[in-house]
Order: sequence, then structure tokens, then C-alpha cells
Amino acid sequence: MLGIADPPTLTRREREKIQLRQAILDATQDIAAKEGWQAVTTRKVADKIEYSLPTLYEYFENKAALLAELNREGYRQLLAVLQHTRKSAPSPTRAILDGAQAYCNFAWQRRELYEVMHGLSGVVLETDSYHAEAQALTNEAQTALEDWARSEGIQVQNATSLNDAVQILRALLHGIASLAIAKQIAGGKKVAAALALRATADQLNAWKTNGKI
Amino acid sequence: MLGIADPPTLTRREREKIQLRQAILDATQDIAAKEGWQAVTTRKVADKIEYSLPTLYEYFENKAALLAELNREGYRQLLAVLQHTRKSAPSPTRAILDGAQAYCNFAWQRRELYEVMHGLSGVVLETDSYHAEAQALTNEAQTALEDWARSEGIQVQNATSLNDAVQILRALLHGIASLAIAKQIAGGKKVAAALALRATADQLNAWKTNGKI
DNA sequence: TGCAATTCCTAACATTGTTAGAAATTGTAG
DNA sequence: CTACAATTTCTAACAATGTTAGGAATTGCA
Repeated sequence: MLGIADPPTLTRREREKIQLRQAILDATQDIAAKEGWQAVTTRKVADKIEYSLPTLYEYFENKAALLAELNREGYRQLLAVLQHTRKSAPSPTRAILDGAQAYCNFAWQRRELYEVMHGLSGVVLETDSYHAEAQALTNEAQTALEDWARSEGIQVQNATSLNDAVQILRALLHGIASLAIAKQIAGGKKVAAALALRATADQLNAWKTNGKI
Repeated sequence: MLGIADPPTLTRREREKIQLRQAILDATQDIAAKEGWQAVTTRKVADKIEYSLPTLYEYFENKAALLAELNREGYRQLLAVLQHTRKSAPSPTRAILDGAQAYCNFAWQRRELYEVMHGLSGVVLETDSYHAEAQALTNEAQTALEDWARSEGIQVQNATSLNDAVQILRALLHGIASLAIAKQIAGGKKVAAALALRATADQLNAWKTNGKI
């Protein structure tokens, strides 16, 4: 199922290359976290890894490719968080509600990743939004919602309606997270997280009342 | 209540200045609508109004000030749309639901304004998000929701909870609109608008079931 | 030890936001 | 009508940033 590991037949050079590539990604994230995405400049990244400017371009075709990689990385990390949350939840309902909280926490704690995932704060996305990592996140959400529906005896009409329901929950959480990041929610992140929880619970209740999704 | 009109004691020069300022705003919007915000460059705007580059800076301190003005303009236009929608709605419930549709339509039809209002698509916002225009929009939404609650016999506990409810609806709509603009909603804008309607109705039902906001 | 490939850097170029300072225009006083 | 002062507008530059050409330095190996 996984397909992660290659046989470790890597030369020292190859290992160094992988490390340097990762260092570039880390440096970029670090600058974005500390100074915001407007401050992320190719020269600053190069300075931080203590290599000269053109070296960056040996590892990433251009700045957009660097951001695209961090975009995917963000989806991978969010997926991991949500999978972990679901697996340690005591019930399918809690899996959804805890997931909503975890989503918000990810948005604040990894703000720079969340921004690059959604083209916020001046990030220019040239990435196609339908990469495998984004799809994997949708699948995770569908699984969680399907589990919940089954546990509540709620009928899922078809794949489309399940997907619609997932989109609604996602849009709700994304709306709250992005408004909070833009400081447009009075009361800040604490209030925002509470709103997310409440609205998610309301939406689940609406589906429960309808008896179907 | 209004305070719109000054006595029309304007010299020809002053009238021309106002027109040129407006031409700059129009040109900027036009480029953004046709080619996207990444393509909006001070030189291109200057070309479009057939003046040289430094002339721009006589009318706007810098590019950020130009975007800030369009940001406010977007809020004014959205407010006008929502006020009109509410006033021509046959019932408070329909006022909310029609408002949700109108919100989505505004986001697609004036995409470039919606983007500059929320810092999407590479726009860098240096504007404070709490300007008067944003506040006016919140007030409009609160009025609509208060009307609805009254008409349904639902108790509004206090100003904070009313504001929280408005934030939830706003976040829901913004989440759907911004994901649709980023082409992250399968089925596109038509499906997105349907989701917005459905989710808004669900949220109203949840409050109705609770009997309070 | 010397050659070939790789790695890495200095120095440039194009684009874009911004501004200095001069030219051109306009309005006004003699 | 003319000359001066204010305003308007432009040409030309500068700084920052993404990107690349081409050469120097290093490395691996015969």
C-alpha cells in the first residue's frame, strides 16, 4: 500500500542533495513563518542556506515550483493530522468535531503552510489545485463523514451528495480559518475555533434532522 | 443621514482630476478582470489611461493605496447588492437565502473586486480589514438576521451571539466563494451556488430547532 | 598527476515599484 | 501681450526581485 522506501542505494552526494533540497524548503517555510510570504525572496532563501542564488535553481525550476512543493507538503501534513485525529476519536461524531478543531489549529500553528495551500497573503499559486495530496485529503474527509452517517443511521444518497456534504464542511472551516488569519473575526482565533465547532455541530444536526445526506 | 453631496463648486481642473482618478481605478479593475491581479502593473495602468507612470503617483500614494481604494469600493458594491436583495425579498427567510445567492453571484461576476477584498489571487493587502465599509456590511447582515429571528420567533440572546451567527454565515459563504474562485469545487460555480444555498438553509434550520441564536 | 564532469559562484538582465529633476503647460500680474 | 510663478507631466533613473549565462573551483577518476 505504501511504496515509500527505495532501497537505500544512495551515494553520499545523493544524500547531500536530498538534504540541501530539504534545507531550501525549510528555509523558505521559516522565513514565511517569521516575516510573512511577502518577505520570501529567492536571495533571502539562498542566504539562509548559505549558498549562492543560482544554486536554488538547481533544485527547483523556479520560485513557483518551490511554493508548489510546500503546497503539497501542507496537504500531506494536514492529512496526517486529520487521520490521527480521526483514529484517536472515541466516536464518529467526535471524529468530525475534533477534526474541525484540528483543522483550525493547523491553520494557526502552520499558518504559512495554510496560506500557501490556499493562495492567501500574497502567495501566487500556479499549482493545479487537483493534485494527489488534495484528493487524499478529500478522501479522508469522505471516510470520516461516511463513518459518521453509518453510526447515526443516516442514509448517504450517492457519491455526489457525500462529496457535496464534504465540500460544505470544508468551505465552512476554510472560511473561518481564512477570515481568522486575515484578522477579520473579532475575538481572534479562540472565538474562531469556537464558531467552527458550533457551526460544524449545527450542520451535522441538520443532516441528522433530514435523516439523509 | 447621508452627507453625500458637496456644493458643486468645482473648477474644471478639479473635475478633471476626479475623472482621472476614477479612470485609474477603472483601468486597474479592467486589467485585473481580464488578465488577473498578477498582470496588474503600474506601467500597464499608466499606459491604459494614456499618462506616464509618475502621474499615477499624483493620485495614489502607491500601488497599495490604489488596491485599498478598490477594496473599499468592493465592500460598497457588495453592500448595495445585499441591501437591494433584502429590500426586494418577499420574506425575512428569503432575504437571507436570496442574499446568499447574491453573495455568490457577486463573487463570480466581480471576481477581481472579491479577490482584492480578501487578498486572494496574489493580491497583497496592506489595508486594515476594519474599515467603515466592512463594518457597514456586517451591520447589514446583522439587520437581515435580526429580522429573520424576529419573524421566526427566535430569541437573540445578546449582541455577541448575533454577531457570532453573522460570522458563521459569512464564513460559510466566503469559504464556498473563495474555493469556487480557486476552482477547488468540482462542478464549478453552479454547484457552488447550490451548496451555499443548501448550507445556509441548514444553518437557519439549526437555529430554528434550537429556538435561539 | 592531469583530465573531465560536476558543482558553485560572480555578474549580468528583465521586470516592476518608486522617485528625482527637468520640460512643458497653465494661470496671472504688469 | 508678455514675463514670471505655479502646476502638471514627462524622461530617466534607482532599488528590489526573479532568472540565467558563462566561467571558476572542486571533485572523481584514469
